[in-house]
Amino acid sequence: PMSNRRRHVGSRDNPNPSRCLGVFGLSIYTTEQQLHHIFSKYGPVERVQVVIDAKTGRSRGFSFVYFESTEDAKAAKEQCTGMEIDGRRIRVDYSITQRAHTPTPGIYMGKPTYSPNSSDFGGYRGGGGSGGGGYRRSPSPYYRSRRRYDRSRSRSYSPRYEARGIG
DNA sequence: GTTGAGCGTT
Repeated sequence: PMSNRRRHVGSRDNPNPSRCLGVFGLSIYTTEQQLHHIFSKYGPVERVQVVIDAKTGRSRGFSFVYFESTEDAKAAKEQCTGMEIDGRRIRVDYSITQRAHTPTPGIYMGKPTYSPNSSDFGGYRGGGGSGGGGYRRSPSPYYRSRRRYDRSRSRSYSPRYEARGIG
């Protein structure tokens, strides 16, 4: 019979154990520093990456935490799922993707296609009416916000809560 | 300081 052969799949429902954890449901104000502080309680954290929306320069509300050891990642996953950070209940799972996606230009790069005997275009219209044989220059799609270090956010795990009564 | 669900930019 089929047996348990599909153990290596790694779908979103059944991610494989990994040193990389996906952390979801974050407040957009939760920083990599906070997450590092929290997750490194379970073992050495190699890197924390909050996924930033290219358009707004703000957090997309999820992040990836790279542990040095899968064991520690497992412990962190168990302990941190359901934890509340900055008022948001987070979910933690093994990442199904291991790395950031290859940057894409955000522009269709295939040949223009259209219906030859109709004015009804089948798809790509030629990128803004200039040229038409592809794109000339990518208009800096991964705009990063100009915001510099905001020290008021990097001082502690949950400044809003911990700062009460400090000052 | 929207939420909700959400697997990725250098």
